[in-house]
Amino acid sequence: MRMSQLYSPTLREVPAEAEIVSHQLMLRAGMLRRSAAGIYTYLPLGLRVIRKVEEIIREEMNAIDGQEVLLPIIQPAELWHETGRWADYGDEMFRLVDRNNREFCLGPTHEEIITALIRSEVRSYRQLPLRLYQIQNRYRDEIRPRFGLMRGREFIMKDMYSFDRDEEGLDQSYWAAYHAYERIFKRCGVLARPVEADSGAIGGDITHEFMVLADSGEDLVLYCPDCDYAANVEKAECRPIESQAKDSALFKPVEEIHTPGSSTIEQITEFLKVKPEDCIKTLIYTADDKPIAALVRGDHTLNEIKLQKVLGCETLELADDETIHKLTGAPVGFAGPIGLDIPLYADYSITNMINAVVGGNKQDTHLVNANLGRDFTVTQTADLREGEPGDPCPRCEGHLVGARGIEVGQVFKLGTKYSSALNASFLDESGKECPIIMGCYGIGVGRTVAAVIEQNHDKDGICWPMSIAPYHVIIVPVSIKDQEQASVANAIYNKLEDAGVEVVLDDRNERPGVKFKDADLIGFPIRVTIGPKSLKQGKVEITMRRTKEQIALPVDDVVDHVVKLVKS
RNA sequence: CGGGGCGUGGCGCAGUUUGGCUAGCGCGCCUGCCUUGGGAGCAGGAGGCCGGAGGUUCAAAUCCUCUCGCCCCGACCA
Repeated sequence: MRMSQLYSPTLREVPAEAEIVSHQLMLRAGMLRRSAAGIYTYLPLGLRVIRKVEEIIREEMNAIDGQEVLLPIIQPAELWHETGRWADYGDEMFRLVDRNNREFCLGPTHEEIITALIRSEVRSYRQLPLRLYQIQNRYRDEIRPRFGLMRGREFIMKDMYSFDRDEEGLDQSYWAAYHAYERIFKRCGVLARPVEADSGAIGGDITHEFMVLADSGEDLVLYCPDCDYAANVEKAECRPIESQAKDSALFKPVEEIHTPGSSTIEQITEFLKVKPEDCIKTLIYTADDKPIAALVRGDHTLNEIKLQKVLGCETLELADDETIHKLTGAPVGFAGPIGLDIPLYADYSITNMINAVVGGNKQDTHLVNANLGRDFTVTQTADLREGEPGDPCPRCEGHLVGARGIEVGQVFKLGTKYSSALNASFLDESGKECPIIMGCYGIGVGRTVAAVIEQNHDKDGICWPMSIAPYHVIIVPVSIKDQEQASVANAIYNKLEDAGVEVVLDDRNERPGVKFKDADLIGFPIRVTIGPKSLKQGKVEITMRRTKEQIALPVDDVVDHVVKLVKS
């Protein structure tokens, strides 16, 4: 490809719309343009990278016996009604009607459609296991699209679905996908760490997310430097605290304190000159329409996912002001466990607290010296708080470290959630009808590209890994008007093309600085510079984008050397 | 959806508070000359109904009303 012909409009300045570096660089390098919020056009360079990532994914999916299919973007409402997700998905689903008023959606995911396909075709255990995957556009009307390809409303995703006859089969499928993912991200040149996660709305029990550690990541990951434990904060376990025999001699009498206007932990610690870890936060929730209270230490954050699991409820939300007032007799901010007549769920960390500060269930009132056992009891003690950096590792003696992560992939064991709802079953050897056991495995293709850039860039632009670079090499003649430079450049260009190297010749009549800047910005891993300085000695220069390492080689040796670099 | 902010040539911005504009600047773009090892220089030029619709006024980018779009902060997810 000749640079003069390549449609890759580079920008000198950073467009105002872009916040994070991957987004900025994709716009500046002429890979991407926005069409609407969260909806993008891929320009030639951007598309080439996307296609390369897809190809790596394809190879690894095929290697674990995945078979590629292409499921429809437009999906009929009926299927979604069968699983109940037509209602559950809410505003996040793009919905449309056809001329006959039939309802459809733009697929946000494809569990329904693939299970429907399978149920009519798979009847016997002989047809299992089966692993099908696709690489397809996905549509989610995100509340807040942002960060370019990181969180779009239209995005490309690879998803694989596995169908097995039993748990062992699912286990094999799951770990096959898990290990394939490790290979995929490694080949893409990005460090992705598998972490334990919550399965959220998709359902199922075991799940791992693949996180690319980057400051721009939207998730918080906790991991242990001493063992291989790593988890999303939403999942990270906190160790139970052994209940110690407390010396009741230390218990001081409960005392009521007037705390006007101090309704937050911050205000109370300020007002009473106590530490947050000496306070107990009492949070009133409505769980399946019934009120409950959750107690966590003042310096901790409640993890609603954990609470919901402990309660086993369908819905969980903070109670509204009116409900709180009715239950506690006080406005929001003064709830406490003493005398509160609803089920109380306490985090482990509450167990050994002595002489704690709690809300007084009365306006502008707190109680000090509250003690579990003496002054109040709880319905259940459990792991309810959000883990944080510095916590003891739940698996070893180490301590957790926090980092931000970009979720580029996730693997789920779905079990029979969809196969039961959609009646996808098979007959086993004994003729018994059994639901198919499913798993699903997603990779955000565009997000992976963005993550690669987040991890591979410098002040001048992108430093593509060879495996997914839009082109391997750019040839830059310092002056294309110089006959000798032009003919050497052309000769090398033709030979590299013949050798199967993906190469761009910068044939523009620009000053060298412009060409170097563009080459760095776009991020070609290898630059071949043809200029008068070296050419006098019959040499040209090869510069590695990432390391800036430069060598001069005789013109005749260049092609072989570059081919070697590309293949390595 | 709540909170904050922004819409002015392709990109980045000024001008809006205090109406007076024939709308300006840098980059990019076009022509020519010149230059060619890290975003050159000179000269000439093209390109904008100031997001849209109403209104106020002798006069609106500027004031008022209504809309649409976009960005950022929170709750969702690959």
